[in-house]
This record gives sequence, C-alpha cells and structure tokens, in this order.
Amino acid sequence: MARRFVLPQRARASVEIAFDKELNPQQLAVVRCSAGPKLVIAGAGSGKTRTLTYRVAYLLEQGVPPGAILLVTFTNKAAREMMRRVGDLTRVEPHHIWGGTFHSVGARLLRRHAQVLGYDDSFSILDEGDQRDVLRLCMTDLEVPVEQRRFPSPRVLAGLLSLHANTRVPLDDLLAGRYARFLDWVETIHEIAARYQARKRAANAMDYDDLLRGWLALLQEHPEVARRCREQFGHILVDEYQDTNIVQAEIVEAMAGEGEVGNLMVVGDDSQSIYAFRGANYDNILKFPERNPGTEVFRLEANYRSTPPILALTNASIHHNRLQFDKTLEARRSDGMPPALVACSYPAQEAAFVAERILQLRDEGIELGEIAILYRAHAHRLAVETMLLRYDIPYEVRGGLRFFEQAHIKDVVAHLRLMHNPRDEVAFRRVALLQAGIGNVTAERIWRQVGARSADAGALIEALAGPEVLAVLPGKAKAGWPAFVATLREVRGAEDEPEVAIRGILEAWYHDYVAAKFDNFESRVEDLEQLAIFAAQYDSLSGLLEELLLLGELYGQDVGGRAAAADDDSSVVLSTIHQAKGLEWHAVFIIHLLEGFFPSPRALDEPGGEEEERRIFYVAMTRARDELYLSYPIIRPGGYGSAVVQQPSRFLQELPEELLETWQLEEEVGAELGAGEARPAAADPNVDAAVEADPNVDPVWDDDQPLGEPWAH
DNA sequence: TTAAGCTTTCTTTTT
DNA sequence: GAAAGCTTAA
Repeated sequence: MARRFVLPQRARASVEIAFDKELNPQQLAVVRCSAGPKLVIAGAGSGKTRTLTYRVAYLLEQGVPPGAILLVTFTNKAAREMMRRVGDLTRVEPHHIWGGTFHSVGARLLRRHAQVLGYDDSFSILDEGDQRDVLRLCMTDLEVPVEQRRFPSPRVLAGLLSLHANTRVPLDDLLAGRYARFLDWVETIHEIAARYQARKRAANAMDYDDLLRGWLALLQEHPEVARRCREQFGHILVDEYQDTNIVQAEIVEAMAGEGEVGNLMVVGDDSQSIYAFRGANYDNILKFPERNPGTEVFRLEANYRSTPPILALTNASIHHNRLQFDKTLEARRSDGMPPALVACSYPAQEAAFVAERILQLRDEGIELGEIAILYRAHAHRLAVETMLLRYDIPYEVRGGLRFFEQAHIKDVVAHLRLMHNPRDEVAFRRVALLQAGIGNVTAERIWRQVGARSADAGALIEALAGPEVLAVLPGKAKAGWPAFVATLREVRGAEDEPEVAIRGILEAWYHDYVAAKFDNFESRVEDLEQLAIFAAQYDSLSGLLEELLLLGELYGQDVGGRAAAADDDSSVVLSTIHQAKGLEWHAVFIIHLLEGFFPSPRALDEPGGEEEERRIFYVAMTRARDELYLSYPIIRPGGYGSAVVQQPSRFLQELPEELLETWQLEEEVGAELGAGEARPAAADPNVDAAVEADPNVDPVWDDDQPLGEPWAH
C-alpha cells in the first residue's frame, strides 16, 4: 500500500543575485536576453559555464519552474555540476531541472514513450561491444561467406552504421567513399543493416544512435508527444553546440518548436569543434542563424583563464583555420611566462623533462592536481607514465577502457540486463556462454527454445528451468545449470536492490569464475566490489543500468577510492585532449607534438581534417592558465636499434617564433636519467649535451639537428 | 561442439 | 601490450 504525495515545484529564489556585479556586460546580455533563438559564441575561458549557470538562475528568478528548463550538456557530469551551482546560487532545488547529455535525456524521454515506437519501456541500451555482438549474429544469420573475400568486421560495420545514423549520409555513398574497399559487398551490407535493426527491435534494445533517432522520431512522427515536450520545456539550453550532429540539431529545433517559440539558446565555440569523427557537424553552429531566422548572436570574447602570452599563441594558432566565426580572444589577465617549446631527443627524455619540471613546480608550491599532461592519442602517454612511476609522482589517467566495458563488469551486468529486459538476446548469450559446457551452438538452441515466451522475466526463468531446455543441454552443462537458474531467480527477486543482486551473482558463482579465468583476478574482484557499492545508490535495476551505460566519464579509476582520494591527495592528470575539454589547469604539458602523430594521419584523409586537428591542438593549449609546455621527441627508436628522425608537428612549425620560448635540454654527464638532478632550463656550457640545438637556428624546423646518442642509456 | 592456444589487429578521438 | 579472431586438439 503506498500513497503518492506530489511535491509541487516552487521557485524559491529567495536570494537576490547581483547579476551585474558577477558578470561582464557581454555575459550579462546573454543572461538577461529576451525570447527568440540565441546563439552564443563563447571562446575558450570566456566564462561560458558561468554564463549558462547564471542564465538558468536568472530564469528561475523570473519565476520559470525548474521543470520547464532543459539543459543539454556534453557529459552528465557537466550537467550535474552546473545544476549544483545553480542550486547554490538560487536555493532552488535544481533536480527538477532536466539536465544531461542528448543520450541520457533521450533515454529518459523514450522510457516514457517507448510504446508509441513499438518498444517496451524496459528496453536495453546497447554499448559498442553489444552492438558488435548483435552484428556478429546478423552475419551468422546471413551466412556471410567470410572466407572468400574480405568482409568488414563487426567493428567496422558498427562504425559504418553509426556514421550513417549520425550524418544521414546514405550507406551507398559511404560505401562509395570512405568505405570503398567494401564495394563488393554493398548488397550484403544493406541486408545486414536491415537485419541489425530487426534484431534490436526483437531484443527490445536500442543502441546509442537509436536513442537520438528515437527521440527525433517521437518529435517528428508523434505530434501528441511532441506537443507535450514543447509545452513542458519552455526553455532549452544546449551547451557545446559545436559538437552536435545533424540528428541532434534537428532534435533541438523540434523541441523548441517552429520559430514562434523563442526559447532556444545554444552555446558553443566553433573553434573547439573536435568530434567530426563521430558525425558532429560543424555547420550546426556556423549555420544556426540561417536555419533559425531571427537568431540573435552573442559573443563572449573576454578570456579570464589564460595569461596574455598563452592567449597570443592560441589565437595565432587558430587563425590558421579559415572556416570559423571571426573572433579574437582578449586577455583579461596580465603578465605571465611565455609558452615553452621543448625539443627533446627521444621519448624517454621528453618524459624525464616533464617529470623533472613537475617536481620543480611542486617545489614552487603548485599542487599536482593543477598540472595536466595532454596527448592526442592514449598510446602517446606510455613513456611519460613510466617516468612518473619511476619518479614516484602520483598521477591519474583519464580514459582508457571504460569501467563498464571491462569484460567482468559486463558479465555481471548482463544478468541484471536480462532480468530487466528478458528479450535481450545479447545479454542472454553473454551469461549463457559463461556457463561451462555451453558454446555458441547450445546458446542458440536454448534461446530458440525460450525466446518466444520471454516477455516476462519470471516466464523466462521458468522456461530456462523447463524440460525443453534441459533436453538441449549437453551433459557437461547439466551440473551447473540449476545454480545458474537459481542465480537468475535471486537477481529477479532483488529487482529493487541492485546491490543485493550483484552480490548474489558474485557469491553464487561469478567470484569463482573470475578467479579461475583471469590472472589479475584480485583487481577485477575489487572492481566488482566497487560496482556493488556504486549500485547501492540505486533502488532499481533500470536506474543503475541507464547510469552505467550513459555515464561516459565513469572510468575504472573513478569508481572506487581513487576519485574520492584524488581530492585531498592530488595527482597529476594524464588525459587525451578530447577528454580534457572543458577543464583547465595551472600548468599544461602537451607532449608528442610530432608530424605523423599530431595531426593524426588518418584525420588528414578526411576533408577538413587538418582544420579539425588544429582545433584539437587549440583546445589543448587553451586548457592552460599560467604555464604551457609544448614538447616533442625528435627521434623515435625503431626496432633493432634503428631510429627514425621525425618532424615536429606542423602546428608548431606554423607558429610565430616570438610567441614561444625555446627551451634547450641538456643532460648531466654521468648522471643516470631520472636519478640525478636534470636541469631543464639552465644552460650549462660545461655539460656535454646529449641534445643540443644551435641557438641560432630555430630548432623547430631544422632538419639537421645534432642527434647525439640518445639511446646510449 | 567446446575450449585452449596461437595469431592478428589495434589506436584518433566517445555518447 | 591487450583483446578479438582464428586454428586446432580433445
């Protein structure tokens, strides 16, 4: 017996906010703007988040109910952070505001309205791994004669289909262009695409792209739902608009209604658009005014973050791009050291430089958490990571394998998924294949037995325990089967307590399985323990599942003690540039700035690729508040003692020399690298330099640097 | 039919 | 330097 008691939404903006004292005139204009479509071009460090936060606070103060505000951000974390700040400002309970990524908001709306699209509201969300699993099944369905000629792998197929979904470029065009090597297979690929859609539907499952397409379909094909959405959300604010794709732009515009409703504000910086590879369309922001007549454009160009020398450099860099809104960031800070250009001889030396300089900064009183090392691709971090370990400098790596994508996490979660959505064939196969004696063939047979009557988790369990399934089981699998079914029962019984469900799975058998299967089983068990603790916050399987799949920034190290500990016990951040977006540090090291690595050669094949890569470089540099170090190793050791001399990145070569200070590295004679005291900056003529750059020749574009003997160590 | 062992590929970026 | 995919033995 339960009684529903609805707490009304009340704007309780009891605190008067002194908007004009807290904001500059440009920001204030945005915060107080009237109705009508708005485009805010907010340069790096211009107080974009602050402005958005105050805008929301302003709306609340004007009496807009929190539930009428939709705030779409790039990560769920960003949304949460912004709402927390709004809460601090206004004392309005901010959780009534709808906030999150496109995917998470889409998922929320789709849960409400899944039926009109022919889905059940318990639909599963498929991540990339699941997507590949489904595609592999589709290939088996169609009996693709893989041996004959090269057929795209599930991974490549997933990429192709996703690009198609996010850019709307017809499959045939993609197959004629970027995927031309598969032209022979056009027909089969079309069949697989159709099959893939059908299989997802049968499994009551949506992939990431479906969350967007489904949301748009709600708006475009179901006027009643669309009307309700528009009525509910009087104010839509979208952050990081430069990274939206076509589908997202259409969603935004459809949510806002046809022109007459002037409630749409999009904020972004075209110079920081770095997600074209996954379908982000630069035109969304460039052409927003055209698409939305009457758009008022605001510009935030005062930079509060970086020192003037850093800003001069970033401005100089981005001006090499042609396709963009014309803007120049103005420094609001004074002084500052010039950005450093550090030519190193080989990766270990670059790493040693970074480590030594970090030690110096720490001695100067800079917290380690105020220092970041950024790189284009994860692989570039290796030398630096090794060196930080050797120097005993605490660090945390952002990114890498996502927590949820690790096999042991997915295994456990698949149990929950199956009980939440009993039609989820991918989840079923995953758990079934874990049982001893069951492989692909048996799993397929079992599913054929039970698939039809699996609309309900209880019915599914009964079917799995039934005689038809037992008849199919090979002898080897019979012993463990009852325990498996019992575990599923237990999970189902703990529908409201995901933590209990997870511990049940572990205790029943998965703990032993992990111990037997993985050599690093302790750390995996620890992960699972963290998963259970994390799950304790949720009182439903669906809540937990959604969070796990859509919480992009949840990584292995974040879940457990590390993130919590990181606050007091600060550590240097190692991150890809993409993941560093929106963050800032006192000192930033950008490493591995080499031709052939940055810009990434693959990106250069794409039209506009170089400009996109330059924007990535721009994003990296603009993360720095006070100190910026640009470094590269000029020699890469090849195999068998050989070495390759490399060029510094073209993005360095094109920079005006006078905006950079060239640092020359010298190594002390006889000093073991890392054990002695390297002196990065001070030039000591008595020291026999392993690397020396002629001070009269700019080292950046000098091909004939003395190489020394870097690998003598 | 399964599972272990061996080879290949991957790495540009992520919801 | 891992994880997926293929081959082969049982």
